[in-house]
Amino acid sequence: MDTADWQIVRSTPLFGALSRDTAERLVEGQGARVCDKGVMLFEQGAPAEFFYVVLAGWVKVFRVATDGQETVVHVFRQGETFAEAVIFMGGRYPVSAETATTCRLVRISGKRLRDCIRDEPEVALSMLASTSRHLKVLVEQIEQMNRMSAPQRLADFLVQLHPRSDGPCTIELPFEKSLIANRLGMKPESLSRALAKLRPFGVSVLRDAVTIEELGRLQQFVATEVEDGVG
Amino acid sequence: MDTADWQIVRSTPLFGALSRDTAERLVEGQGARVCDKGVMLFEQGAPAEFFYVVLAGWVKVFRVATDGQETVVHVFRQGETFAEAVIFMGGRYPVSAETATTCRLVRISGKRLRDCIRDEPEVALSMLASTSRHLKVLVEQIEQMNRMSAPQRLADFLVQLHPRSDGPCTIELPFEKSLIANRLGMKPESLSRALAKLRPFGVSVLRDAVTIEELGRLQQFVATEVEDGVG
DNA sequence: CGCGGCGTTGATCTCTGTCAATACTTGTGG
DNA sequence: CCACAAGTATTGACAGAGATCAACGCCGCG
Repeated sequence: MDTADWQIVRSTPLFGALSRDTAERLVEGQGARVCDKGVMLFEQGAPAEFFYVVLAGWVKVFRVATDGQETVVHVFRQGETFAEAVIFMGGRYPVSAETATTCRLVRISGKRLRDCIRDEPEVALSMLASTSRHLKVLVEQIEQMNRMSAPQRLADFLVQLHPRSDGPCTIELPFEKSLIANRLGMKPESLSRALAKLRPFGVSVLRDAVTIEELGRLQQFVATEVEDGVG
Repeated sequence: MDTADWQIVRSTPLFGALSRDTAERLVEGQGARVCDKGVMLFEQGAPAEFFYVVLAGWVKVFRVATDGQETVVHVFRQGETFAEAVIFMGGRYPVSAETATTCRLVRISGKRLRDCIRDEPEVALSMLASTSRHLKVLVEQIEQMNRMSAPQRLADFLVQLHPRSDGPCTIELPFEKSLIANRLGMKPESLSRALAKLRPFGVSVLRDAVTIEELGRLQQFVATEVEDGVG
């Protein structure tokens, strides 16, 4: 784990608020691992032993129904931790996790986390902050699925991908469209059509490159009530 | 707060694992409050000062969009705590909470909770367990909304309401149908129709009383793949 | 060159939301 | 005790969004 990696770790809500010593103790001896795309990190129902920090790449976290149908709950990116809360639940992962792209990850054992908390209660506070954030994300996701149409959810997703808030930009889609579709609660066919519906709002697509003429216009579309049609 | 109340408090994941002393210290001096139906406990965006334990009744927790549209995230019941994780987030409630029925509640200040954690780190572990549980509930909710049809979600809701797992039963709907509808991510009209579609599966409704001929049959319907029609 | 995975497009169907009209409940005041 | 009003639930007709099924195009790879 080099300096850049370490900086990413320190940028997470979990590690950011900890003292340097404590943070170092948590990741001590855990080298960064590089995973190919499509590697299962853990499976729903398996004993929850580890949690993860994403240094690079994207990790999809999803639930599998009895009939095999997958529901993507979230796709984690650089600077995010995941599965850390699970360590304190029932001992089993309630979701599965798989790398959606080639990834650079740090894996930390739950035992070490628990030990750390016992020795330094401040760690628990960081954990709580981090977990609360995840809660909020999920709540927002539920709201989004209820209120917004497929094109709106897609537009929101695109806007979120880009740090800047207005002007034109070109975005490289970070992972497969079918995964984006699932993450947004729709089928791949609907994603295609949603992209088409965004064309009038200055969005054009070529392969994985999405060009947005004016981010502000897209944001406005996201905020649009259902009142007026999409065209 | 009488003995029965205290037992309910101790039945929550948050208080259950704590020592008697610590648990008592947390709720010390906080009498049970009785609220009418329709009382706002806190509003989205307000500074997060308190969290709650439900001793009796039901509390709806929801998000309000800029256009006023409400999305019910969860409806909490006896023996559940809510908003405890929020205390550690950004200082503001990300959701609103309102009593859905007449309620008996305990309100506990975040400051006291933080003090307790500082003095007794074990509290943090209970908090994490409790928060993780909430996370899991939300994840399951997202999955449910993606995978299941309106009638299936309703059937699942009914089954969850009843402790027993099979045989016949009659359930009193715990709160308004319009709230159930929102909680299940549908409109009241759809709820009516969903109830009608469950009739062939041995479900009949009179006022607020839902009679189920055979719980097992309903559960089976919930698990049913989309393959065969609803009839 | 042909194969396989992924994405797009088109036709169709189903479910749910919307709008509107009608019951049913409850509470109020005469 | 009844009449009326307000809130809540049901029902019907209709429209639109998204799912499904199927066909095709695109691209990378052996």
